[in-house]
Amino acid sequence: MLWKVATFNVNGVRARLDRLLAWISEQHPHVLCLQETKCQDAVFPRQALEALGYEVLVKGEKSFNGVAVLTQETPESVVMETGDPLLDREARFLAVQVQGVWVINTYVPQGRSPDDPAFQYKLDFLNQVGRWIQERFSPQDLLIWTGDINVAPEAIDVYDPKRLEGEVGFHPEERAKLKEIMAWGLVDLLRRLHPQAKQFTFWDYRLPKSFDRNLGWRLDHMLVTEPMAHRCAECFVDTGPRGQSKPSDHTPVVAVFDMSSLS
Amino acid sequence: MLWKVATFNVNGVRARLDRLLAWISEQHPHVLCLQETKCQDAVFPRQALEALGYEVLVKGEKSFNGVAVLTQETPESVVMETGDPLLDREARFLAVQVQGVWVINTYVPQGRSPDDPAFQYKLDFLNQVGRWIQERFSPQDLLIWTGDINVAPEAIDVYDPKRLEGEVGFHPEERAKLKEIMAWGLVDLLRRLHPQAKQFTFWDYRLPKSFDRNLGWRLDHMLVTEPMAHRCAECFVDTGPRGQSKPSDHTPVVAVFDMSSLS
DNA sequence: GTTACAGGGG
DNA sequence: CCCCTGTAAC
Repeated sequence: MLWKVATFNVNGVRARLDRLLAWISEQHPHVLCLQETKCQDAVFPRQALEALGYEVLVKGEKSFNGVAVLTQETPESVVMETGDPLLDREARFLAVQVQGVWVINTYVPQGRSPDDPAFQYKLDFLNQVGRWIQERFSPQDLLIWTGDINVAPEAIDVYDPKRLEGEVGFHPEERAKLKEIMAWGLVDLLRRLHPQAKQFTFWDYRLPKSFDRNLGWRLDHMLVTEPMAHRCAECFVDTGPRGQSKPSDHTPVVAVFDMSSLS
Repeated sequence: MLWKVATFNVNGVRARLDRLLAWISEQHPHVLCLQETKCQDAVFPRQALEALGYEVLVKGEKSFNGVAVLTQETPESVVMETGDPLLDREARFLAVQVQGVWVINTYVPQGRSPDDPAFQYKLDFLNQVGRWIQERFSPQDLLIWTGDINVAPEAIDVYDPKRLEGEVGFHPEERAKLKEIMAWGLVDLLRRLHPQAKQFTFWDYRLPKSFDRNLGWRLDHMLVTEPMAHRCAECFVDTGPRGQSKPSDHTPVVAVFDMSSLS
């Protein structure tokens, strides 16, 4: 059975609903993780997504952040609150177990600037996501940590590594922290499958023509345990949505797993 | 020569530009009077309209009101300021002489409520428009007073005259004032041509499904001298724009004149 | 640039 | 309901 999981930072789910629905109708992921829904649960466009055959799990707040997980199959488990005050402080973390696989959807704090308290919050948040995973799972479990991780792991993952070195999203402390967490047993799926590909997932609105000039960052990831990596049939960035009118500044990452294959 | 004049309260020319351009491309009026452009002259989308072959005359202010006149032919005369402080106080009055015809474009104050000072301002504004016309022209001149006049002249011009009697836009003082001004020699062109037609030009956003249920008002007019009325080939409300997505709350009124016919 | 919000206005 | 003006955040 081929099983498709995707992540998409929509930058406002209400403002982007028509393009989100169109994209879902193209790709029909079994599981779709959304970030930056930017609305309270009461005004989340739940119905429109349910009409496409999804169960809709939302964790929103007013104006900022907000994550959601859409699943074609009913999850076996749902984690709305981790119990960790840092992870639960804003609407940035939502985990489900579906079809036997744990899917952890995060919207990692952007960090503002390396000298801002928000940067330490980002490092702490990453650290606590790592701890949360490592305390509950083993690297042999079927697990995907996905979402807007807001860290470009390597020089190849930003449009100008020399110029951007040290900026939020490409700061050595973030990269080290991410690497440290992944050393436990998480594979950067896109990079594993496409070792040399410049595949960005984010292009800043504020940089003129950033998408046309491909001045992007790879900030959205599929970080998976080896058993999931072995089952992966493909992993790709779909740049389609970013090229359309009034796009999100991010574009989706999609992974397809063959869940009938041997581990 | 058939000569088409139109009026359209666009409710924000920048927010409505694509639909405005589409409508112009359908109707190609020789003269188009706009109201509620809601922007300063520096940010008025002049180029897009010039690209359609129009000379663009704007009188805007920040955020509110704002009138413009687009002409295919260069006007012989332009009146940007009347010299009357009441008429010039906000961006509500713009007059041009084009193809020998005087076209006076007004966005008459809405009036807020009959007990609000804005209501007296509305009555005074109407009065001064009348005075301005009568001091400069004779009923034998070629003249059109058009725009969002914000008065429904008769019971047939509102969706529920009993319920709306006395409300702004259908208050006896406004109707009397408009009638008094028109008695000088102005013809309500749409009513002259279609004596029984319920032809609304405005449907309130705030009233649920007002357009679908046709709960409208006729507030936008073509008030013309007899020589122009004699030359009129047709006059109609184009409800098309109001039915499209993200419409203005008003829809255009169009008049076609045969300027080669005898008076 | 683009979203969200609040407040004024119709 | 929809526009505009601001502000804040990314």
